[in-house]
Amino acid sequence: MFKAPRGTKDILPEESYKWQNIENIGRKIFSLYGYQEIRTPVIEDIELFKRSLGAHTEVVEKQMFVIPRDEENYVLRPEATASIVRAYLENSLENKAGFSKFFYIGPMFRAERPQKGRLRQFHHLGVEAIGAKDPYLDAEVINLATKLLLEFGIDGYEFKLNTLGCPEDKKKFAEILRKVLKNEINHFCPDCQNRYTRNVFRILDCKNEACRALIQKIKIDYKEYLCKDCLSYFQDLKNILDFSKIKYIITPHLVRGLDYYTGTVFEISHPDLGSQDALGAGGRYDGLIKELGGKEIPAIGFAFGMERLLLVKSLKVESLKERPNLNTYLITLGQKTKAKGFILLDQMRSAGISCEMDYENKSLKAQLRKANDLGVDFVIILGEDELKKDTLILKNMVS
RNA sequence: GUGGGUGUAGUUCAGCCUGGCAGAACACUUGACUGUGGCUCAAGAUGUCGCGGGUUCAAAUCCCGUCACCCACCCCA
Repeated sequence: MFKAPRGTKDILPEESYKWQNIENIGRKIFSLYGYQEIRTPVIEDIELFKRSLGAHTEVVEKQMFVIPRDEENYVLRPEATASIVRAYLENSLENKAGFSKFFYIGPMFRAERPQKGRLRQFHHLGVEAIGAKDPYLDAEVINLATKLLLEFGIDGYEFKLNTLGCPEDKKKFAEILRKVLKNEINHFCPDCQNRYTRNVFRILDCKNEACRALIQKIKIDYKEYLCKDCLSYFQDLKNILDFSKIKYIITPHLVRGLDYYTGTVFEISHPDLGSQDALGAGGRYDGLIKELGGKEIPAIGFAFGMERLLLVKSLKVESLKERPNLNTYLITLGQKTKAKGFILLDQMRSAGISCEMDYENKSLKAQLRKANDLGVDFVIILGEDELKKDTLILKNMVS
């Protein structure tokens, strides 16, 4: 027997109904906030992700699905932001549309070892706002993320907020971190010792208890690495969030694993998720458009993991039980009645009445049981007697 | 890439420790005055015990290998 490839899942009708509802809620809210849908290809040039995510990130080095073809290397997209920036530039949207707000829903691919909340094909639902840098825009994006959670019925999450500063600040921060950690690094776990040279920010994020304790001791003073503009920008954002009564937790140790993030970053985590506890995350990427060959254009975005939303117990989107039931089940008994029933079935449907009939030649009793399982309101019985008298029986299943 | 756990009916699982006829519940089929559902009762069908090898008179059970899934590390949404 064939099996779905490792880390992929079939979404069967019962669950599919839930997915549609999540997507519908998303579309409704995105539209309220003025975001328009963008659909980009699932395959992209491998270089796009090397340039945007960073050639030395885990995602690019180890998790890409590479498709060699026609002497070129395509990859299944591991995320959407790079594709959307590519589309923005390729279609000259900075000239045609200027500041643009996009939303997207679709599958992403990373060749990881599957576990709870982590698949090789997973689905993102997210937004990108390209062409403006204003703390109010950051606040809108954050507000949009929390609005979605509210609409999904998800509570009990944590909203973590931090700033990485502008690209120059990031560099400075990395230097400071290395300096502070230099004499201590031998006390950290082997992973962290690796991170020291590779991605020093991640040491702040280590789950190892010993490392955490050491990190707690390190006092990180924003003023040491953030420039004045970044500091006041972040302060403005916090003021706006406070004023709008949006709750957040300042998390100085929150760093992102992808190279393109700058400035405002955030992550939404939830205890229902297990080890992979990020429900969604995002932030500014003010240097990415230029990195991909455009002008210096600022941008911000975030994405939720659909599979992770579905892991939250408080999620209250309708499931199959609340689906609109089939209205009528048509029972026929014997081949002659079936012919007439088939015409009747079409007439019912043309009149907008959902209706089904039996194709398994079951007994009357079995057909009624089927009708009951389907939860129909009415059953039409068309048997030999009815056929002779040119009549039929309409049975109200509820009363 | 590294570690731990689990693979038995359509589904959820028991049985494994201590080897001896393959089990339960739910679901399914049929029947209970011939053509009337739900509730109840009765009867019935359903298996490569993940796969391969070994030990044994005898293996779902013990041993070795292998594959798959789940969880965790790493990394990320």
